[in-house]
Amino acid sequence: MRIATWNVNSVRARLPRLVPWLQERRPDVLLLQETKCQDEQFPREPIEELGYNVEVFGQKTYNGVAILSKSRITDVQRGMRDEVEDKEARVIAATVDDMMLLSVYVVNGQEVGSDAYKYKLEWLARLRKLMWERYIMTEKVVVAGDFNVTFDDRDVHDPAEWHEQILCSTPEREALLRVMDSGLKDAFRKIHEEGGLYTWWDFRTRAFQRNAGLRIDHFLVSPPAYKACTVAEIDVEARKGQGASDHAPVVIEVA
DNA sequence: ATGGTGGATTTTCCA
Repeated sequence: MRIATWNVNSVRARLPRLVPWLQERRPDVLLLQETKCQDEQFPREPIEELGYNVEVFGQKTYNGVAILSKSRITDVQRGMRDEVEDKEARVIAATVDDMMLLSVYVVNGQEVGSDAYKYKLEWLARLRKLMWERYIMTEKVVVAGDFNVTFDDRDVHDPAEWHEQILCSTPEREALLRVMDSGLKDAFRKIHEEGGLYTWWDFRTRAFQRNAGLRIDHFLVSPPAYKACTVAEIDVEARKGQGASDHAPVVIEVA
């Protein structure tokens, strides 16, 4: 099964890039983040016409996640559904075939030490708890999306520039590793040991032209899915040209 | 230290 994740930075704005990408790449599943629209505004029809089932969890203006799948989507869960009130649409979970899937859009955090940063660390702790309480790691579990955290300096184009900055700070990296202590592993790193492979390039500094990127979009997968993972790639082509998102899609193949 | 670009909604917030 081919599974992709893509922070599209508005599904409505990205539709002219998303539809041809789906036609060309034909993943079995696509997990979307930053759809940036309410559920009734989601452009379901052009995606359903390509043969995809669509499950969405959105809100006005910000955030928003979705699952597209050629196979039937069951057991859809929207939000963390824990004891904390959550006004933001950042996680949708479902089952497709023998796989438990989550599309997550982790809090950005703005700046180390800010209120948003504290919220980010708390949000990651809640995601960790969710993985321990609701998932069985002897099953195939795939948690993918925009984690807004690099694992280590291989994921950073200029480690000195980004040292202890947002997306790269030690507390964020430790919180990401704690999300995985139920047994999840970084599927991309199974296939690619080398650094210099990025999934996000800042619009503001025209970072893509300089390949000044970070790897912050990840596939965290349970041991059976990790073992079955044979391919992992970043579709840098999709980041090129007019009307691209600031993130590239990441695709894995799980036997 | 600042601002650069892009999207949604609205002259500002978020990334």
